[in-house]
Amino acid sequence: MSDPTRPDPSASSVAAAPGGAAESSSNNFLRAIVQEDVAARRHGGLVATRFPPEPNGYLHIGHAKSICLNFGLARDFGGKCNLRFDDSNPETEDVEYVESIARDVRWLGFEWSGLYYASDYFDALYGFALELVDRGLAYVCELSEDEIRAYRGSVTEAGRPSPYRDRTPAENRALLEKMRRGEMPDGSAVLRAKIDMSSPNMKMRDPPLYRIRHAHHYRQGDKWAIYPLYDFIHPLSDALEGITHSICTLEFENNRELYDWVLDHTSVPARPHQYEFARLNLTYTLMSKRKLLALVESKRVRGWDDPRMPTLAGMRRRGVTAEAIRSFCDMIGVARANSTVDFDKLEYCVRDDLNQKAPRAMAVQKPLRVVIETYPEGETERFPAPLFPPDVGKPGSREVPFGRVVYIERDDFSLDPPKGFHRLAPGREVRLRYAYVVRCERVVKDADGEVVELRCSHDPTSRGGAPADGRKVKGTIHWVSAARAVDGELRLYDRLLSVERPDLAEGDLPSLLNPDSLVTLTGCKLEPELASAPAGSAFQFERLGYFAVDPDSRPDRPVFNRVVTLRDTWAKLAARDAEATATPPPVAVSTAVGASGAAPKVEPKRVDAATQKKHDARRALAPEDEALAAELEPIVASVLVAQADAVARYRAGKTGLAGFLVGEATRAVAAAGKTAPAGSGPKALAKLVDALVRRKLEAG
RNA sequence: UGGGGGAUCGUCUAACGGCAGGACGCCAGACUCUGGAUCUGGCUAUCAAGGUUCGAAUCCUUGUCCCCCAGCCA
Repeated sequence: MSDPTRPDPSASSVAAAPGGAAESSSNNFLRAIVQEDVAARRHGGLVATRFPPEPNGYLHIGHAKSICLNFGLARDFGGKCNLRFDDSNPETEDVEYVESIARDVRWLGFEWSGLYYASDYFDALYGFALELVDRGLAYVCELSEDEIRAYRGSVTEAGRPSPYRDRTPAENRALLEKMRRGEMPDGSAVLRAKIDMSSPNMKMRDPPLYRIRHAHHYRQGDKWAIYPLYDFIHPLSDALEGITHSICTLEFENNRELYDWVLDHTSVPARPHQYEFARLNLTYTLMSKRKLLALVESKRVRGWDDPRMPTLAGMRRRGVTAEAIRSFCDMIGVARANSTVDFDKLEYCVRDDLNQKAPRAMAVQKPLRVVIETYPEGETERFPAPLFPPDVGKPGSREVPFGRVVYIERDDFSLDPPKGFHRLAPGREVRLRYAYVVRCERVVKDADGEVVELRCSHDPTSRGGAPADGRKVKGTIHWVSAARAVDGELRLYDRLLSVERPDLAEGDLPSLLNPDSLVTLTGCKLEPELASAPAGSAFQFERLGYFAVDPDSRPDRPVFNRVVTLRDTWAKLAARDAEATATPPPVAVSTAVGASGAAPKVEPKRVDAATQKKHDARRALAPEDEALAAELEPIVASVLVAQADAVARYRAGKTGLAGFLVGEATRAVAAAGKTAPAGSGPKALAKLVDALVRRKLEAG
């Protein structure tokens, strides 16, 4: 990988990285806009987008939506997409973030056409500022921050002009240069656009363009004492790069007027346009960089890449694949309405991808020792186990060692099995996956009454899993040979937050955190081959979930992160039963009789009587139309014959089809060259066709 | 009380003025040596009220609710 912090002049167009970011993107309003612009050859038929993160934090799943959108659009329309660091705030930005962002974008599967830094435009930007000043469109204002706020007015009251508003261009130029030379202290002045202090759009009330900050910039060093602000930088950076579609989130809607103003009043080489879409919100997930930073700094998580974090780095470490994130972004769509996506949707995408990719293995998270007394002491054998189930259809298998003593999952044994429990219990049989059917003969307890060991017998005829007599064994559980097991650490993650909608929740951040978001299990028993799996590789631990090797892992002490559990229908049923027994329903549930099979009652749309009468009158055929009706009749009839299928469905109750059939008939009539009778409006014909179609449908 | 946006199944999201569809979720069932995967069927959706129209989620009017804007952050 080349240095991600340096522009790569050789890259000229957006390409999907190996591994392919080539999902078919569903349609959305932005895609429609781009499509139309390309069709109309609006920017010479070209498309150029950009992903413009500020390097003041790590990228998260919300950014992934924007990345997929911007890079996806460019890819699909043969255009370009730049990665641009919007780094104009020297106080919060850092090269660490630049590097992580570049890494994450690549990891997600996208390659930028060009890599740029807004800070590289500072000279050009300053030139545009001078241009504005010279044209009398910007002035240096020496009001204090508080005064500026007061002068700005409020959403309901107009602002007042700054006393410095009418300085001459020459005066302003001298002052701006003085600011630039660092001869004025922080906060003593700002450069402001001269627009309209009484604009109903607060953003247009002489917005600041530059502020003085004697601060060290991570890339520009101490070259600058003044730093441009977002509303000035962004349109100009877009124009400088020849961006055609500048896509941002909804909260910038009000900034669009200013975006356009800047471009309309400077001599820019191109004319980009801004479009806004709704940012991603996810249930149980924080998406604010500020709050994520707080978690990192307060050490409530182990870093930006903590596997519980919604950051791309965290998700990657956890074992979530780039493909899963891309398909998630594709699935959630892009729109202009604020929304919050169910976390389940993300989990679905993760499982869906890992199901195809993660080889199966067996691991026991909470071991219970099982001695198979009927199995000869000292004997061992190996059972072949496929790496993937038949439905995945991938080749490969491994040999799983077996012996007289194995570990099974504590949860797979019950002294007092609930109804529907298909696992081990005293006197019951269960299949050890790929091995033998065993029966629990005795339970060994310690002094406290805790179950510490099971003594079982096995059915030697069931070698490989199927008893010779053909009897059905409902339960199959995973296990690991005690003699060959490798001890490992499993880190079980759950949602970071305990509230579904943290944006709506009250209480400070710490109180919203899920105390069980990380459960670390040690002494877990793993299939021996798992110990040597490289960091990052993912497995499905059968019946438990998908796990990925953490970078902390070492061959003598393997560490796995649980990416996501398997869907667990049994757990769901058990939880439901537990709830039912805990709180029996106070009232009998209304009987289901009559609910089954009964056609849903459809309430007709309420229309007042007069309107209905008017409609009926229109629908009735007037005597003078009968002649024309006779002409149209065969055309309508043939349409209904051609649409026999739709007619049948209409008669079966799908009355919405009437409109469709009228539409078809109207087209057929027009195609036959029939026109409205002389003296009546063009609508008369449609009205007539409608009446004919409905008459025929009802006559049916 | 200014301005800019938005409202479609529980949740996301589609639908030239012409069959309100898909996905997740949930429910029921089938299958299964993973209570996984897969398959089948199902699920009280167009914010409200008027209007225009043969026909409205879509156009018009009025209203309701939600989001954004008063950083020298982005």
